[in-house]
Amino acid sequence: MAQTSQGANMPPELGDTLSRQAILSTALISVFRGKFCDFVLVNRKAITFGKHSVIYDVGERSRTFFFLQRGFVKVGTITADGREVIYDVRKGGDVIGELCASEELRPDRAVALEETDAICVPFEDVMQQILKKPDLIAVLVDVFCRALKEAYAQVNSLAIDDTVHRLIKVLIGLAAKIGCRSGTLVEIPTYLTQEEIAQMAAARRERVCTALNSLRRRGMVQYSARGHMLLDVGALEFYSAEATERH
Amino acid sequence: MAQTSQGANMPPELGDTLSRQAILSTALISVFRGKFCDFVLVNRKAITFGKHSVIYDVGERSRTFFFLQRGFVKVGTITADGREVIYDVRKGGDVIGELCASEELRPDRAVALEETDAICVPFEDVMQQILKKPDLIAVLVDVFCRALKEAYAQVNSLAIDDTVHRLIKVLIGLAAKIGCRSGTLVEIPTYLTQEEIAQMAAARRERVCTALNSLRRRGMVQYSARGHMLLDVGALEFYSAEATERH
DNA sequence: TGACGAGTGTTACCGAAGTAACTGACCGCT
DNA sequence: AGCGGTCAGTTACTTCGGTAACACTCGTCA
Repeated sequence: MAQTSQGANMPPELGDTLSRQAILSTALISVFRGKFCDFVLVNRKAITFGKHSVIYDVGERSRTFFFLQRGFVKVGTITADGREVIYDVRKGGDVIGELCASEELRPDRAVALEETDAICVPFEDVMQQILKKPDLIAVLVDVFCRALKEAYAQVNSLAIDDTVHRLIKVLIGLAAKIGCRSGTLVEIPTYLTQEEIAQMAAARRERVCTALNSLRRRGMVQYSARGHMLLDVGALEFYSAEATERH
Repeated sequence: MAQTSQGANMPPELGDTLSRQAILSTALISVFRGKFCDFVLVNRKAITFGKHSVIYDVGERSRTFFFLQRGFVKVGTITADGREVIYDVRKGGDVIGELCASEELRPDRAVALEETDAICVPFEDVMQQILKKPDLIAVLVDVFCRALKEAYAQVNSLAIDDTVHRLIKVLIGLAAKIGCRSGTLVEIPTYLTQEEIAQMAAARRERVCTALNSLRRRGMVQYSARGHMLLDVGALEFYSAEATERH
């Protein structure tokens, strides 16, 4: 049992928790969009970044935020030995580049996963707008606070989960952040290579490949006609929680 | 060579990088202390927390920041399966509890490593003070931004380093954050069990024990009369960088 | 004083995951 | 049609690190 692709046979609280998170996050984004669009973003022109183009890179000095209008972006870094690590995936309505607030050199980089429109705003301008409209502070603090909470969740996962569970958390996170409903399933509306998924789960591509296929056999992961992933989030959450209880 | 406890035989840029970071961090803390002390903290009384007492815990609803006046605190969490993970160690002059800014339930917890004085300020009060004195925004943003940057550094380390290198990064981080100079070495002015160090490095205590002793044999780690660790930060940084270049 | 608890130090064993080295599918190009 | 590039899928080998089970050193407190 619990191997079907229906989300119906999992503890209801779990599904609730995640959907609430997703709804909150969406709510935040619209507040953000409304508020920042009206004040910071008026009269600024969006730049279009082609698929795979680097929006900003490790070591750059430009202190600018990018307000994504459309598209999907991976945020991560390249380590000293040339390996790529992905922290997060963001979409239209989110901000990227916020780490420039206290660094002179960017420690991170962002790459467009699809064609993406972004409005580029110098950090000083963001701060000035906030001084004029101080209720924007809450929004900015919230952006940082959420990112921090999620980064700590990643640390937890890396510290205690095995590859399969890390992968499942990555998939659940993708569903919550950029997924869109497609019947009873959630579709990830951009194509991610196994290599990229492996960089999010901090594992070898080969392991991710094997794990992904094992989840496919259980019906928790499928591929749409366009080659996008379709996730049974309920089943994934159930699997994730269930196996945490083994000891 | 490079096995001695002198920091003199390592590339100078490395030492510079870290010292600059540490100085910046100290500078920030004093700004922070100055500014927040004057406005947010006037007329509030510090609470004293005894060694090992829990300042706040996972799941609590109180939305309060704690401004540490004196002492040392570990910030981390307890995972679903009861294991402890430590994100950070902070000291007098730092804030803790900042994650309550966008969560109704605390995802983290803080425990005093030594007797610690902290001023407890409701999040709303913090925000109100900031509305009155908007140049405090920069300080708050900086607090979050640094925490976020460090959390991502931990993700990197977990994703690419082996146990020994993670341990070394933990030690270097401790030296920068709470260390005080003791001759050519840096002393960690509180006692940390191997178990706690293991929770910071996301490794088993046994591994940390072995690794620590191997570093001791090379003179990079010693113990003071009071049982506190003494670190040769230069040598640790050299070791860390050197072995990253192996391929 | 001796018994207990907390913490350190060490080792043999085993499993999870990284490494390397493939094959094969599916493009787009010329 | 043939070629090269990118990505998915699989497997044998090896290594790193978790597990378990110890011995040893303190300090304290009954």
